[in-house]
Amino acid sequence: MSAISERRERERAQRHQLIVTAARELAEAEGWEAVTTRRLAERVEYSQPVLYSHFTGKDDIMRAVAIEGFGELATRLRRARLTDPAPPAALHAVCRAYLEFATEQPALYQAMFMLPTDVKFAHAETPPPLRAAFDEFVSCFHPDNQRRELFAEVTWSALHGIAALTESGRIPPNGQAERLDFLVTQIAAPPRPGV
Amino acid sequence: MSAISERRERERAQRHQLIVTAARELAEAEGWEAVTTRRLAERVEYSQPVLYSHFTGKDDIMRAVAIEGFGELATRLRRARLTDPAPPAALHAVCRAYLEFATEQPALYQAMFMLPTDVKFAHAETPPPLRAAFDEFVSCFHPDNQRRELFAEVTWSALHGIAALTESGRIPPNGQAERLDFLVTQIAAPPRPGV
DNA sequence: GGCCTGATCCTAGCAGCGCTAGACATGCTG
DNA sequence: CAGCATGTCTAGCGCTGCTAGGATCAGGCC
Repeated sequence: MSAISERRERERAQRHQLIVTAARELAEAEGWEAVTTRRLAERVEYSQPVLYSHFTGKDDIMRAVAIEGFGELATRLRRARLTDPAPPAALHAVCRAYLEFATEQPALYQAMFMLPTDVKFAHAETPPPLRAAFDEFVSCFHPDNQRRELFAEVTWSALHGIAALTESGRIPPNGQAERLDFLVTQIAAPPRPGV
Repeated sequence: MSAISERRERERAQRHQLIVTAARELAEAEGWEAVTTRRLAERVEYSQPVLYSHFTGKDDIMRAVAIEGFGELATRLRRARLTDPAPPAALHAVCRAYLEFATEQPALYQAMFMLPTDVKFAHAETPPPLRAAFDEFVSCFHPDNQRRELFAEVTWSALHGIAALTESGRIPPNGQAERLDFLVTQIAAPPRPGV
């Protein structure tokens, strides 16, 4: 491997990242429907076919954006959990951080959790950052809780429901705090028969 | 209004419904990305522009499908609730019915709750069937519960999260019953501080 | 030093998309 | 029966994701 091909490989990696970043910024600014291969190519100052020498297609670019997001989400959730590590407070903090992430970067959130994807969830090929993000929810429950994976799954699902319905305008953005409080309180409540 | 124009209006209404039904069937069979105006026109045995004499565009057709779905969902939820009207059982039955609806007719569910839409939720212009469907969740909680609207909203959000993540392959389809049981148990639990 | 080879990039184009303008045929009305 | 209105179609616009083929340029070898 000569120095020349090393340089080329480095430049190639830079351009790869340039494309991902441009796609993400464009999506965040104008929505994913505005991210066309032509506009994206213009933005990175290359012709359209160059995109296809880095990615198999538009889906592949969106997948790269999503995977980048998984990493960022994992670190944000971890930071939130460690800020107040006692179980009930930790759960609340992680859930709030999740909703904030979804609200602040709606297009990124869409790529990760709403748009069709080939990324494997809960699978051997699951990207490690995604698994790490999920584990932050699991860690909010006592280690001797036999069903903590189930708890985490339902908690995540409920948060996703709130985030998705809010983002698409199906529930009003006001009152997120009340929904969050209610959800966390009920999820953390000791199960027993009641009304 | 002559008998002739009455007949024409009747035929027009039939064709309107024919288009909606064809769109729905095609979406259910091959997914919404396969529902193009050309294929839809071919299926109803008319040319493409005819669609635009009934609807303003593809979005409008999808909206018509969604509104049709809201009516069906409302009746299914109502039937489920009345089967076992005691609050905890009713909530469980309604939630199960919701998830079944989403699973059995994924494309319809997508049009209603996942794809971009102009339909107003929680608003003066909300279609009555949609409001009726939401009210079925509200009715699962005691009338003297001051926060039953909030309860219903979070319940619905959580169910939507489960349905959406399942449909897009982000959580495995196995274990829906456990998730449902856990969710309903926690939502119905009397709130109190705990872990 | 000069040619060859291989990688890199661009122009141009394909099939399909949502949507629409304008021509044409049909059938009711005065 | 003439004229009008309604309804329907063919053809086409500008856009999409994607790709084939040629031009250009740099590196390696004799």
